[in-house]
Parts: sequence; C-alpha cells; structure tokens
Amino acid sequence: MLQLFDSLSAQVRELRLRDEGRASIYLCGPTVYDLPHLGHGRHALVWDVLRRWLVFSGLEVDFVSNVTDIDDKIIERAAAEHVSEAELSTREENEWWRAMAALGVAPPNHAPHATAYVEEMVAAIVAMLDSGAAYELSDGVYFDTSRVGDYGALSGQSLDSLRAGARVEPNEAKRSPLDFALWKRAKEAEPSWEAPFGAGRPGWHTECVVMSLALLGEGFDLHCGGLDLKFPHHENERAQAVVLGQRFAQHWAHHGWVMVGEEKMSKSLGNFTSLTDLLGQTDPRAYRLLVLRSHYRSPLEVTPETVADAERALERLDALARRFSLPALAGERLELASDFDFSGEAGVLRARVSSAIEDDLDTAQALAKLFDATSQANVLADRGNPRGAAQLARAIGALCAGMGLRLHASDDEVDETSADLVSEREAARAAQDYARADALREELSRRGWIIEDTPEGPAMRRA
RNA sequence: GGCGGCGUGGCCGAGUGGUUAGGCAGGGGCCUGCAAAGCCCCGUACUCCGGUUCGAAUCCGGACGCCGCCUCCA
Repeated sequence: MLQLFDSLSAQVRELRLRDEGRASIYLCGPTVYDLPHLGHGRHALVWDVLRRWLVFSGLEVDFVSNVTDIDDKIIERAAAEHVSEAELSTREENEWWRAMAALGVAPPNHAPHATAYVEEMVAAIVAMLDSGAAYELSDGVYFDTSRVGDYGALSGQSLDSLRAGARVEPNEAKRSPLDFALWKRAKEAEPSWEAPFGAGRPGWHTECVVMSLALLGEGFDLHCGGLDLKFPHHENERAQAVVLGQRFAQHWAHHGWVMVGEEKMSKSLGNFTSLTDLLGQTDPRAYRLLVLRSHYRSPLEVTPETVADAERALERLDALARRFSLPALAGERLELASDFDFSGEAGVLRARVSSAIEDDLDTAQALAKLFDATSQANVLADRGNPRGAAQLARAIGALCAGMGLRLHASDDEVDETSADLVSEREAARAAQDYARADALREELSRRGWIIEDTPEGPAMRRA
C-alpha cells in the first residue's frame, strides 16, 4: 500500500483506508474568481496522479473536490466587473473545468459548491455556538481557537507561538488574532443567506469541513491540498471538526509550489502564468510530465525552458508509441492495471514503477524506470526481439496511462495532397533521384509534416 | 521573532552511508542515399567548514546563501 508523507504526524506513513478496497479523498478546490494559473495546474495534476494510480491499482476511489463559489474575492471582483457574483463564479468555474479537461485531469466524483451547503454550515455554526466554541461579534460569528488544545498541530506550532507571530488584525474585537470567521454578516447588497445569528455568508474554513464530512463521512482517509492551505485553512478545518466532535481526515498531504525564479507563483504576487495561456501553446501532456518528474513536495520551476525540455522528453515516449504502434489509451474512464498483460519483463517494470510511486509518490523515480524501459524496448527491437520489445512497450504505455499520461502513436490523418507527395517521393527515392526526394520532403515539411523512413516504409507525423 | 523547507554535473530534477537516477542540451561513433527515429561511447556533480565512520554528496554540528508559512493564496 501507498506510503505517503502525513503533515500531521510529520512523517511518511502508510495511507490506511477506512474501508477496505476503497479510498476517500478530499481535495480543496478553487475559489472561482479568476483564471487558474500554473500553480493550480500542478495542484490538480499531483492529486490526479495519486487518484489515478489508486484506481489503476484496483481501488475504488471517492474523490471529492469543492468549488468555492461565494467569498470576499468573488464579491469584490463581481462588483468591479459590474456582474453578479453568480455570473462571475459560473464563468470562472467553467474556465476551470475547461483547463482541467485540457490537462487530462479526471473530474472529481463530487464537486460540491459552497452555496449548496449553506444550510449544513449554518447547523454546524449553531452547534459551535451552543458548545461555546464560537462567539458573536457585530460583524459575524467567530471561532474561539483557545478551545482547541492542540490548535497548531498541523503546522507544528503551539498556540502561543502562533499568537506571537500573528500580525495586527483589523478586527480588534476578536478574542485572539487567530480566531477566524465562521460567518460574515452581510453588508448592503451582498449575497446572503438567512441564519439564526443574522443574514450573511459562510466563512471559507467552514465550507470544507462541512462538505468533506457530508460527502465522505467521519474519519475519511485523506485530505490534501497546497502547502499554503496547511495554515490556516486546514488547521481551522481540523479545529472545527475537533469541537464538533467529529473524526476528521486520518491523513494530510500537501504539495509544493510552482516557482518563478526564486519566488512562489501566486495571485497576490502577480507573477503568474495562466493555465489557459500555457495550454494554448504547449501540449498539456508536457506539463503533466514536468510535474511527474519532480517530487510533489518539492518546489517546481516552470519556465519556457523547462516546459520545452519536458516537451522533448515527451517526444521520446511518443516515438516509442509510434515505433510500436501503441493503441491510444483514450477514453474518460480511469485506466486499470487489470486490463493489461503484465507478465515477464512487463511485470518487473510494473513492480519497479509501483514501488517508486508507493514510496511517497516518487513519480520522478517511476518515470526514470519508464525511460530506462524505453531504452530497453528499443534495444530489444534493434536486436531482433520484436515480440519482447512490443510487450515491454505496451507496458510502458499502460503504466504511463496509469499516471494519466497518454502516449500518442501517430494517428494523424494524412491529407490527399500530402499522401501524393509521399508517393512521389518514394518513386524518386526508388529512382535514386535524391535531389527530388529531398525537395519533396522539404515540401511536406512546409505543409507541417515530419517524414521518417522506416523499414516498413515512410511514416508521417505532424510537426 | 516562531515554525518549516531548500542549496546536486551546461539546464531541469530524483535519490542514497560504499554499486548508473532519469530527461534535455552537448561531443564522438553506428545505422541511413541524406535525414529522422533508434543504438553505443563520453562529462564524472552534490554550497562551505569541521566531526562521526574503513568509507559521506548521503549522518551530526556550525557557517553562508535562498525560499515559504505565521494575512487571502494550489
């Protein structure tokens, strides 16, 4: 079973499943007020890979990822654009799913919206008020962090040291600067929901704890998200679960940043590249490859150079797919190992890749094994073992698909004119008119085709 | 100030107490009409200073540099 770093115990340990054969995972999703950037892309890809691998390995996976569709940022942005909050969040959410689809990220089994769970959140807040873990101020309801003895456990800090580091809060009425809003009373013209403690909207931290428990139940297996969510967001979710008396996530996992030079990419720093921009000019699989070949907890540098590097690396795998005419493992369903033949060398490879991934999601190591196997398959084919080579190549394709990376054999439709040019070139070559043959290859190149002469004849692919 | 992380060959980027990471780029060769793809060979890295050890880039201590969280953030 998978060994995974757990942020709460601060060690790599086995991901234990509450229900045998079934994993329950919650991933904090986007607040939809702006375009997703490369950091969100990494976030989605890292956990998509984990999820796919579990499915590939034969587990049922309940994967829940929320959409925050009401929040201060949404209200601000909507006002600035003179559109309704709903209009803005719908638009941006569509953009999000478009980007996810382009990246090949499988949709969650559930994508709960904050606005659809307000009733449940109100009930939770009432319970916290009743138990004295929450208190009311003029502008809303706040959580009393002093009520949770081990507040800070997730971030490895004590209440005192957190308090010492807290910056001055605008709301001086809070009992502690660490206390956070469970409910914000509505100001003029803001979207709001009725509640016993006054009309308003839920705080962000309440949404995730309520929705994860509602959909996955108590003691679900894994809660994951970006490192920046560890504190305060996840800490606060956990604190609420504690005072609500509900068993919460049994394992916490956080992934690292996308870096721009020496800085974290973030919306606040304004140094971000939108996913839409990247996907417009790059094969999305190259970004997945880039993410896969670094460790999920390490910072990852994304520059035009590293992206181009990944594109060329991907080309090596695609070349393998072409050489062995690997079937396109397409389709919306997640791939299953049981659909493939992993006997012999293929099984050895599968074991290597599995043990790498199960070692705290060491996809870089897994990929290294796949590249080794790529050489191996090519060598086998070069040395007269086409069957062994093809079997290994199929395993490589399947294992890549298990991580969500689909290799492309060339299945480009060759248009009639180009096909004629290819025939002409073959004729020229047969007549040893190489000047003519090269001119035709040049012509095909201008038409966007790369032509390779193989023992089986000319092979065409899009440049 | 508190907490956490990082520093690897031209670039990206894993990992590890002694045995090849991997990719990309580069050089040489084979194959090819020439290419492409593929194969073979080549660089011999781990911030610095101490220490532990038969042996450390890997463990310990220190120094320097950098990053992040402590406020919204994947």
